[in-house]
Amino acid sequence: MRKPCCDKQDTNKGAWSKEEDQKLIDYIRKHGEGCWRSLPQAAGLLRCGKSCRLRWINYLRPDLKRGNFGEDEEDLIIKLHALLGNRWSLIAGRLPGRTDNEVKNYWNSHLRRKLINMGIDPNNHRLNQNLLRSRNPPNPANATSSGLKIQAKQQPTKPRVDSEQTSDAGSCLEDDQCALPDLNLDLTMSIPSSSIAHVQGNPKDNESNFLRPQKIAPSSNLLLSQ
DNA sequence: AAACGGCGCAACCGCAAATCT
DNA sequence: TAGATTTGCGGTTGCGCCGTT
Repeated sequence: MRKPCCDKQDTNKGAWSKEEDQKLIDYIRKHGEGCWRSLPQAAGLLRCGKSCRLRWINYLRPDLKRGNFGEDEEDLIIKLHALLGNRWSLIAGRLPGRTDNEVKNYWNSHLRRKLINMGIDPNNHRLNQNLLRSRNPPNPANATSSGLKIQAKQQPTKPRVDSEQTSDAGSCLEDDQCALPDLNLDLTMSIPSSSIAHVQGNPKDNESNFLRPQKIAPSSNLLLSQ
Protein backbone atom coordinates (compact mmCIF):
# COMPACT_ATOMS: atom_id res chain seq x y z
CA MET A 1 0.00 0.00 0.00
CA ARG A 2 1.00 3.58 -0.57
CA LYS A 3 1.86 5.65 2.39
CA PRO A 4 -0.84 8.11 3.35
CA CYS A 5 -0.59 11.67 2.11
CA CYS A 6 -1.19 13.02 5.58
CA ASP A 7 0.83 11.48 8.34
CA LYS A 8 -1.50 12.85 10.98
CA GLN A 9 -2.82 9.78 12.68
CA ASP A 10 -5.97 11.43 13.96
CA THR A 11 -7.40 12.27 10.54
CA ASN A 12 -10.41 10.44 9.21
CA LYS A 13 -10.26 8.58 5.93
CA GLY A 14 -12.71 7.02 3.59
CA ALA A 15 -16.31 7.96 3.08
CA TRP A 16 -17.56 11.25 4.46
CA SER A 17 -20.37 11.30 7.00
CA LYS A 18 -23.31 13.69 6.74
CA GLU A 19 -22.01 15.55 9.76
CA GLU A 20 -18.64 16.09 8.13
CA ASP A 21 -20.29 17.25 4.93
CA GLN A 22 -22.42 19.72 6.83
CA LYS A 23 -19.45 21.10 8.71
CA LEU A 24 -17.59 21.64 5.48
CA ILE A 25 -20.56 23.26 3.77
CA ASP A 26 -21.22 25.54 6.72
CA TYR A 27 -17.63 26.60 6.93
CA ILE A 28 -17.28 27.38 3.23
CA ARG A 29 -20.56 29.26 3.21
CA LYS A 30 -19.23 31.45 6.00
CA HIS A 31 -15.64 31.84 4.95
CA GLY A 32 -15.42 30.90 1.32
CA GLU A 33 -13.04 28.52 -0.37
CA GLY A 34 -9.33 28.65 -0.04
CA CYS A 35 -6.64 27.98 2.55
CA TRP A 36 -7.42 24.30 2.49
CA ARG A 37 -4.51 23.55 4.72
CA SER A 38 -5.98 25.29 7.73
CA LEU A 39 -9.62 24.68 6.83
CA PRO A 40 -10.06 21.29 8.52
CA GLN A 41 -9.00 22.56 11.91
CA ALA A 42 -10.98 25.76 11.55
CA ALA A 43 -14.06 23.83 10.47
CA GLY A 44 -13.66 21.22 13.16
CA LEU A 45 -12.96 18.41 10.76
CA LEU A 46 -10.57 15.54 11.29
CA ARG A 47 -9.56 15.50 7.64
CA CYS A 48 -6.61 16.70 5.69
CA GLY A 49 -7.02 19.79 3.56
CA LYS A 50 -6.70 17.88 0.35
CA SER A 51 -9.53 15.63 1.33
CA CYS A 52 -11.75 18.61 2.17
CA ARG A 53 -10.97 20.32 -1.12
CA LEU A 54 -11.76 17.19 -3.09
CA ARG A 55 -14.98 16.59 -1.23
CA TRP A 56 -16.14 20.14 -1.85
CA ILE A 57 -15.14 20.32 -5.49
CA ASN A 58 -16.36 16.90 -6.51
CA TYR A 59 -19.42 16.48 -4.38
CA LEU A 60 -20.62 19.33 -2.21
CA ARG A 61 -20.37 22.36 -4.49
CA PRO A 62 -23.92 23.59 -4.97
CA ASP A 63 -23.52 24.24 -8.68
CA LEU A 64 -22.78 20.64 -9.56
CA LYS A 65 -25.04 19.16 -12.18
CA ARG A 66 -24.78 15.46 -11.32
CA GLY A 67 -26.85 12.83 -13.08
CA ASN A 68 -26.30 11.27 -16.46
CA PHE A 69 -24.27 12.92 -19.17
CA GLY A 70 -26.25 14.15 -22.14
CA GLU A 71 -25.37 13.27 -25.69
CA ASP A 72 -24.10 16.77 -26.30
CA GLU A 73 -21.86 16.48 -23.28
CA GLU A 74 -20.52 13.17 -24.55
CA ASP A 75 -19.76 14.76 -27.90
CA LEU A 76 -17.96 17.57 -26.27
CA ILE A 77 -15.89 15.32 -24.05
CA ILE A 78 -14.82 13.20 -26.99
CA LYS A 79 -13.90 16.20 -29.07
CA LEU A 80 -12.05 17.88 -26.26
CA HIS A 81 -10.23 14.68 -25.42
CA ALA A 82 -9.14 14.44 -29.03
CA LEU A 83 -7.76 17.94 -28.72
CA LEU A 84 -6.39 18.01 -25.22
CA GLY A 85 -5.76 14.44 -24.19
CA ASN A 86 -6.20 13.57 -20.54
CA ARG A 87 -6.42 17.16 -19.36
CA TRP A 88 -9.55 16.48 -17.40
CA SER A 89 -9.71 19.78 -15.60
CA LEU A 90 -9.59 21.64 -18.89
CA ILE A 91 -12.24 19.40 -20.37
CA ALA A 92 -14.42 19.74 -17.31
CA GLY A 93 -14.02 23.49 -17.53
CA ARG A 94 -16.00 23.37 -20.75
CA LEU A 95 -18.81 21.39 -19.14
CA PRO A 96 -20.75 23.53 -16.69
CA GLY A 97 -21.52 21.72 -13.47
CA ARG A 98 -19.18 18.85 -14.19
CA THR A 99 -15.98 18.07 -12.33
CA ASP A 100 -12.73 16.75 -13.66
CA ASN A 101 -13.18 13.64 -11.57
CA GLU A 102 -16.64 13.05 -12.97
CA VAL A 103 -15.48 13.55 -16.54
CA LYS A 104 -12.51 11.29 -15.98
CA ASN A 105 -14.68 8.55 -14.47
CA TYR A 106 -17.20 8.85 -17.26
CA TRP A 107 -14.50 8.65 -19.86
CA ASN A 108 -12.92 5.60 -18.30
CA SER A 109 -16.16 3.74 -17.68
CA HIS A 110 -18.27 4.71 -20.71
CA LEU A 111 -16.66 6.69 -23.46
CA ARG A 112 -13.47 4.70 -23.75
CA ARG A 113 -15.45 1.55 -24.26
CA LYS A 114 -17.80 3.29 -26.62
CA LEU A 115 -14.95 4.41 -28.84
CA ILE A 116 -13.36 0.99 -28.74
CA ASN A 117 -16.64 -0.57 -29.83
CA MET A 118 -16.74 1.92 -32.68
CA GLY A 119 -13.28 0.79 -33.73
CA ILE A 120 -11.60 3.95 -32.57
CA ASP A 121 -8.50 3.94 -30.46
CA PRO A 122 -9.46 6.04 -27.44
CA ASN A 123 -5.84 7.02 -26.89
CA ASN A 124 -5.34 8.77 -30.16
CA HIS A 125 -8.84 8.91 -31.64
CA ARG A 126 -7.77 7.11 -34.75
CA LEU A 127 -9.48 4.20 -36.36
CA ASN A 128 -8.06 1.03 -34.95
CA GLN A 129 -5.67 -0.46 -37.51
CA ASN A 130 -6.38 -4.03 -36.41
CA LEU A 131 -10.05 -3.45 -36.95
CA LEU A 132 -9.38 -1.92 -40.31
CA ARG A 133 -7.51 -5.03 -41.35
CA SER A 134 -10.05 -7.47 -40.00
CA ARG A 135 -13.21 -5.92 -41.30
CA ASN A 136 -14.49 -3.43 -43.79
CA PRO A 137 -13.57 0.13 -43.09
CA PRO A 138 -16.17 1.41 -40.71
CA ASN A 139 -18.62 3.82 -42.14
CA PRO A 140 -17.64 7.18 -40.74
CA ALA A 141 -21.28 7.90 -40.23
CA ASN A 142 -21.48 4.92 -37.90
CA ALA A 143 -18.44 6.00 -36.04
CA THR A 144 -19.91 9.38 -35.44
CA SER A 145 -23.06 8.80 -33.53
CA SER A 146 -21.39 11.23 -31.25
CA GLY A 147 -20.62 13.63 -34.03
CA LEU A 148 -16.97 12.75 -34.09
CA LYS A 149 -15.73 13.03 -37.63
CA ILE A 150 -12.93 10.71 -38.61
CA GLN A 151 -11.15 11.39 -41.83
CA ALA A 152 -11.25 8.50 -44.22
CA LYS A 153 -7.61 8.87 -45.11
CA GLN A 154 -5.60 7.25 -42.34
CA GLN A 155 -1.88 7.33 -41.87
CA PRO A 156 -0.10 4.30 -40.56
CA THR A 157 -0.01 4.74 -36.83
CA LYS A 158 3.21 5.89 -35.37
CA PRO A 159 4.89 3.24 -33.26
CA ARG A 160 3.87 3.92 -29.71
CA VAL A 161 6.36 3.72 -26.94
CA ASP A 162 5.25 1.32 -24.24
CA SER A 163 6.03 3.74 -21.49
CA GLU A 164 3.64 6.20 -23.02
CA GLN A 165 0.93 5.94 -20.45
CA THR A 166 -1.09 9.01 -21.06
CA SER A 167 -3.20 9.78 -24.05
CA ASP A 168 -1.38 11.25 -26.96
CA ALA A 169 -4.60 12.59 -28.32
CA GLY A 170 -3.43 16.09 -27.66
CA SER A 171 -0.69 15.58 -30.17
CA CYS A 172 -3.37 15.35 -32.81
CA LEU A 173 -3.22 19.09 -33.06
CA GLU A 174 0.10 18.82 -34.78
CA ASP A 175 -1.00 15.88 -36.83
CA ASP A 176 -2.97 16.53 -39.97
CA GLN A 177 -4.23 12.99 -40.13
CA CYS A 178 -6.24 13.16 -37.00
CA ALA A 179 -7.29 16.74 -37.14
CA LEU A 180 -10.95 17.33 -36.56
CA PRO A 181 -11.94 19.76 -39.26
CA ASP A 182 -15.31 20.60 -37.84
CA LEU A 183 -13.92 21.24 -34.44
CA ASN A 184 -13.97 24.79 -33.33
CA LEU A 185 -13.80 25.17 -29.60
CA ASP A 186 -13.28 28.26 -27.57
CA LEU A 187 -10.75 27.24 -24.99
CA THR A 188 -10.32 30.55 -23.29
CA MET A 189 -10.53 30.29 -19.55
CA SER A 190 -13.43 31.94 -17.83
CA ILE A 191 -14.29 32.50 -14.22
CA PRO A 192 -17.03 30.10 -13.23
CA SER A 193 -20.01 32.20 -12.33
CA SER A 194 -20.91 29.74 -9.61
CA SER A 195 -17.73 30.54 -7.77
CA ILE A 196 -18.76 34.14 -7.62
CA ALA A 197 -22.28 33.30 -6.64
CA HIS A 198 -21.47 30.88 -3.90
CA VAL A 199 -18.26 32.03 -2.41
CA GLN A 200 -19.01 34.92 -0.20
CA GLY A 201 -15.99 34.79 1.97
CA ASN A 202 -12.99 37.00 2.35
CA PRO A 203 -12.70 38.98 -0.86
CA LYS A 204 -8.97 38.76 -0.62
CA ASP A 205 -9.20 35.01 -0.73
CA ASN A 206 -11.50 35.13 -3.69
CA GLU A 207 -9.21 37.48 -5.47
CA SER A 208 -6.26 35.25 -4.93
CA ASN A 209 -8.23 32.31 -6.23
CA PHE A 210 -9.52 34.04 -9.30
CA LEU A 211 -6.32 35.79 -10.20
CA ARG A 212 -4.25 32.69 -9.76
CA PRO A 213 -2.87 31.88 -13.17
CA GLN A 214 -4.45 28.78 -14.55
CA LYS A 215 -2.40 25.88 -15.70
CA ILE A 216 -3.12 25.85 -19.36
CA ALA A 217 -1.96 23.19 -21.72
CA PRO A 218 0.34 24.51 -24.40
CA SER A 219 -2.19 23.66 -27.05
CA SER A 220 -5.07 25.24 -25.28
CA ASN A 221 -4.06 28.79 -25.90
CA LEU A 222 -5.51 28.39 -29.33
CA LEU A 223 -8.46 30.64 -29.60
CA LEU A 224 -11.15 28.65 -31.24
CA SER A 225 -14.83 29.19 -31.13
CA GLN A 226 -17.58 26.65 -31.40
C1' DA B 1 -30.63 -17.44 -1.34
C1' DA B 2 -25.81 -17.28 -1.83
C1' DA B 3 -21.70 -16.57 -4.54
C1' DC B 4 -19.46 -14.26 -8.03
C1' DG B 5 -18.05 -10.76 -11.24
C1' DG B 6 -18.44 -6.34 -13.51
C1' DC B 7 -19.28 -1.60 -13.18
C1' DG B 8 -19.52 3.09 -11.40
C1' DC B 9 -18.26 6.37 -8.24
C1' DA B 10 -15.92 8.54 -4.44
C1' DA B 11 -11.71 9.11 -2.44
C1' DC B 12 -6.76 8.65 -1.99
C1' DC B 13 -1.93 9.18 -3.55
C1' DG B 14 2.15 11.11 -5.74
C1' DC B 15 3.89 14.63 -8.31
C1' DA B 16 4.54 19.11 -10.31
C1' DA B 17 3.47 23.87 -10.44
C1' DA B 18 2.59 27.93 -7.96
C1' DT B 19 3.20 30.69 -4.08
C1' DC B 20 5.25 32.18 0.11
C1' DT B 21 9.08 33.32 3.24
C1' DT C 1 17.31 33.24 -5.12
C1' DA C 2 16.56 29.04 -2.70
C1' DG C 3 14.03 26.27 0.12
C1' DA C 4 9.56 25.34 2.22
C1' DT C 5 4.79 25.14 1.88
C1' DT C 6 0.39 24.93 -0.41
C1' DT C 7 -2.55 23.90 -4.17
C1' DG C 8 -4.21 21.50 -8.19
C1' DC C 9 -4.10 17.70 -11.39
C1' DG C 10 -4.14 13.08 -13.23
C1' DG C 11 -3.71 8.21 -12.16
C1' DT C 12 -5.20 4.64 -9.32
C1' DT C 13 -7.61 2.11 -5.77
C1' DG C 14 -11.35 0.37 -2.95
C1' DC C 15 -15.97 -0.32 -1.93
C1' DG C 16 -20.83 -0.78 -2.67
C1' DC C 17 -24.44 -1.83 -5.88
C1' DC C 18 -26.52 -4.72 -9.20
C1' DG C 19 -27.11 -8.30 -12.51
C1' DT C 20 -26.04 -13.07 -13.51
C1' DT C 21 -25.22 -17.81 -12.42
